[in-house]
Amino acid sequence: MKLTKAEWQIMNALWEEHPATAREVMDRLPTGVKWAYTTIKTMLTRLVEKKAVSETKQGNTSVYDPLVSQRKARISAFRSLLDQAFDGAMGPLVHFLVEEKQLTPRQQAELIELLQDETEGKGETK
Amino acid sequence: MKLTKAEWQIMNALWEEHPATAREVMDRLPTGVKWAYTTIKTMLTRLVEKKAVSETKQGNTSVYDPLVSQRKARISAFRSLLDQAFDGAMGPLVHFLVEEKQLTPRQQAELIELLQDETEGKGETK
DNA sequence: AGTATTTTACTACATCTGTAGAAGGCGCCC
DNA sequence: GGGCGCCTTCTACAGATGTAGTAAAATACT
Repeated sequence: MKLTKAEWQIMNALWEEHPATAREVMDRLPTGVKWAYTTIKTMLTRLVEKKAVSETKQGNTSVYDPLVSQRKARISAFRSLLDQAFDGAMGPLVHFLVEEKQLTPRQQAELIELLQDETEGKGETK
Repeated sequence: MKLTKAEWQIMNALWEEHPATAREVMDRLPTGVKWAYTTIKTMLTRLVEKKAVSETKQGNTSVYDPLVSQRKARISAFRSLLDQAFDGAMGPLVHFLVEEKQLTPRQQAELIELLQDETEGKGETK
């Protein structure tokens, strides 16, 4: 389930709260994204065709729901990046993350904390 | 510098060893990718237009060199993924990595260690 | 009811992507 | 000096993407 950049915007708005109408989606787009109402409709229609969201009529108006979970979409996007840009392996990515400290010290600290929290309880290290 | 999937294939081959001719690139594509020679040429031409690679004539034949480093390309791709799919923040990504067990415990430990090393040296030149 | 507003279904259209075929030029072989 | 194989430049073309405009139908407002 490959989503394009624009589709991610829409999906992000949908995941945030759903079901939602086209107008609601529109209102929840990141400030800065200024699409015509019909553009949103077009996107939603295409997403429906792709089976990424469902459309249900509520009287005359359509309400949409994600059919693809954010989790699945993330996994898919992540895998693509890995395959395309990091030889399909975690190793190079981890290396990259650290080497290219794209992270502020603050982010690094946060990351460490998160990792430690997550690892905790995750059970016996082999 | 946004690269498409197909372009990544070409660039990966080029980064592997360069300068290289179109035919060399072709030979170094992942087994399974079976493009016509002219397809590769077209890609390379487009990459030249995009200023992602340079083209130099060697007699009648063109030899290509990356103008964009793999590092830069990776940073860009990584940032895009982050922005699109992870709210632009490392937090959600790390959470995802751990949750989805995309990281082996070993890699988690590694990441923590590397991050700690980085953080320690941050104020002082180590 | 008559008007204003919203929503929908269609259509449009320029770019970008993936994939390549055609035709012409150059060096080498016999 | 005609062919063979390789390289080049041009052109093509369908499908995906980004971004909307129009017109007509449904709903709401006064």
